[in-house]
Amino acid sequence: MSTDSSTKSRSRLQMQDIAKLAGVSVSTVSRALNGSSLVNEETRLRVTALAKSLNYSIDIGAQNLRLKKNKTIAVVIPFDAANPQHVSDPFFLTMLGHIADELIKFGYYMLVTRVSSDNLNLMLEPYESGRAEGIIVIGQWKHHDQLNAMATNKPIVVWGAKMHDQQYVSIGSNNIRGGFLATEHLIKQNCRRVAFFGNKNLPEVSQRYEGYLMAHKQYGIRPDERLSIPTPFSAETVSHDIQNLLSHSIDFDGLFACSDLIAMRAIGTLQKLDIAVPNEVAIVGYDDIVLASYFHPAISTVKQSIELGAQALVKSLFSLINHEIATSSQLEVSLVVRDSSLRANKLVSIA
Amino acid sequence: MSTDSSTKSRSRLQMQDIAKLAGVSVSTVSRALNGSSLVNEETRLRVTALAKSLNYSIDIGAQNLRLKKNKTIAVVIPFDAANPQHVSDPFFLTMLGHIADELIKFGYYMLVTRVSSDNLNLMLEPYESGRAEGIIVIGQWKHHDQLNAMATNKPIVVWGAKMHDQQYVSIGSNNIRGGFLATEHLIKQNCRRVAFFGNKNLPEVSQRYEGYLMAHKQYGIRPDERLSIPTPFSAETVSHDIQNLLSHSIDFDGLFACSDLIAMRAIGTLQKLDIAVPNEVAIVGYDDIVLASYFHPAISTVKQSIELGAQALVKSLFSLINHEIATSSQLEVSLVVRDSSLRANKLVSIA
DNA sequence: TTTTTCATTACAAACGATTGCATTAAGTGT
DNA sequence: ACACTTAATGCAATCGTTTGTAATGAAAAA
Repeated sequence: MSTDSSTKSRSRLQMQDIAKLAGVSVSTVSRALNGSSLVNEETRLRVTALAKSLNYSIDIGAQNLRLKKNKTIAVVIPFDAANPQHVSDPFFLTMLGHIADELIKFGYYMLVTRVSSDNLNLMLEPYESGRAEGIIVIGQWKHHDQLNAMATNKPIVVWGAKMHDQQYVSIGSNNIRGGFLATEHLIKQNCRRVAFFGNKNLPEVSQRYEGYLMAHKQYGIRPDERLSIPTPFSAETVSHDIQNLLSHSIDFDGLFACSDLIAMRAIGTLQKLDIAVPNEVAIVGYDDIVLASYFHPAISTVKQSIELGAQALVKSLFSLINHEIATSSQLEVSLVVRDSSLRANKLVSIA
Repeated sequence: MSTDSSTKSRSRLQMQDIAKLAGVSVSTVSRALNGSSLVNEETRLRVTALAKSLNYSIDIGAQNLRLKKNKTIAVVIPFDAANPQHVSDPFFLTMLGHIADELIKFGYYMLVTRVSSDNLNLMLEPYESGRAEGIIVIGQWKHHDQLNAMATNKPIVVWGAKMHDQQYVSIGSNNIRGGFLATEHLIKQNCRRVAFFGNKNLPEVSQRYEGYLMAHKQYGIRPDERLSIPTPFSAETVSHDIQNLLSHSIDFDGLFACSDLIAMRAIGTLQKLDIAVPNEVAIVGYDDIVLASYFHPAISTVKQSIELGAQALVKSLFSLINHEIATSSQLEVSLVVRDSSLRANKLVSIA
């Protein structure tokens, strides 16, 4: 019944309301809140105090629209359309956590999406629609070509292997060296038949295999191709894979697993079969996830610093966003030797 | 030099451009793109085709402003200010993944933040600023009172224990029953001195302890309070805690760990000390994270379905957003018996 | 006293979409 | 031929900010 037009109840407080109450215009409120020098100190104080007391909070959407910014980065985790399982890989999840930490450090928000690999360009949506300023892709999987096609000229960085014909910026670890270190270590532990568990269709794994071959070459050992098994990172097939090797009498005394998950499963399977780890089979994993050291025996593994990886991803992405050049990079890896590979009858020197 | 005003290069294509090219007004473009019946079929087709061919993508920010929606949910993970470590708990991380999956199913985006526990009300920011429609808090920790103060009348749901004086909506598992099941199982495995590893300051842990006591009572066993150790979920202190018990000759033949992480560490520590698991000490964990079954011995644990938890969180939150009533709920738990608690000299019946 | 200067403030036009309402032109009935 | 629907489109206001520019008034300079 009131003639006052202010009766219409709006959901949230806005500048207009603050302005009315403070007896100034919205522009003054805006300037006061942003600490502009154009507004009198005394009014500024009055307005900010009022805003605070009313628990006013600016509408980010409107602000973003006006400012053409949005302070958010989208992180996308592609999943396999054929086999749409949940993200459970501890490595990726940990990476996600570190990226979140890093972005927050810069006052950015992290938006998480998952896209099916058969519709990968959906991953651009948050960027195209202006919801995010840039995109981090965790895991290039087999999508190198699609990424190449999409990422040109867009603020996208991907975690994965560096490929030769790459158009996009990637951050990854030095997979070749990782594969080399792990294999060399096993050879030095007197292993002569080192099994390789990892799906070589994935660029990262393929590079680790390259390192595996290099180590063999360097120590004059001829690798048996039948020892290379396409086990997925997620490791479901490990038990089957091992039993398969055994039933075909393809024996092995070392095992280089391309993820700690694979290593864990392998240790479990071998122990169940009463095969001693490390003495009968020495094992090295990859990633150095937190749980690797909890395991019994503690898992020797190739450590890639997830934290540094996250930092590098974020840093490169910000460069791209600011139209600076950003180059792909490979983080150094190191071998963490624990119990799963330390054998009694170790070979001191072979070379 | 052109007199045409369209020369000014805008960053992105917008409706105006489509409109100009299609020779219609922006309103028509808008309606065409939204499939309004107010626009002629033929024009609609022409406009949508044009938009598609130009790879036009609507500006979500502007749309959200106008529509007062934003289709995003913020997930916040509080961290302890005193000890600001990275989120590494596999349980939380997995929960995060499942929540993402669930939100995506509804066409929502997930925004991830972390807030310091000493400034917990910062977690409201994404909601207050209109960036998110609602908030999911993973882990109530010791913040029950603060949550009570903040969450009233706001679309917030938290993962955690249900408390008696609770003003907010929470989803959690039935911790009392979980604690009971684990302890009962150990007692039935002939354990008489069951250690409890978990920080009872946390509501969830305190409830599990309640179940622990109930089981003791039911089977007429008097628990030794010295066996209750305030080990954090993250388990760093486990090794020290166990050695501490041993050095004080407080012996134990069972161990109920409030997280699988604790259980893993405990198994590792005991094995290093040549104490047999499960025969000398039987162990039950909590959570049933993926790696629990990978461990050797495989870990017996109280399973709380992370997936169902995520679904319940999302469902309740949507109810709140739609101003429907949402009630707190407790998910049922079940005991998953694996090797870490199955003893040779098991007691068949005690009651 | 009159003009300049300067510090504050308010006005109004963006930002890029949506939507109620007015407008137009064609079709219908008489 | 006329008034009357009706289908299709355009106009303009709106969402909640920011910011260039105009307006105001008091102090300083003339």
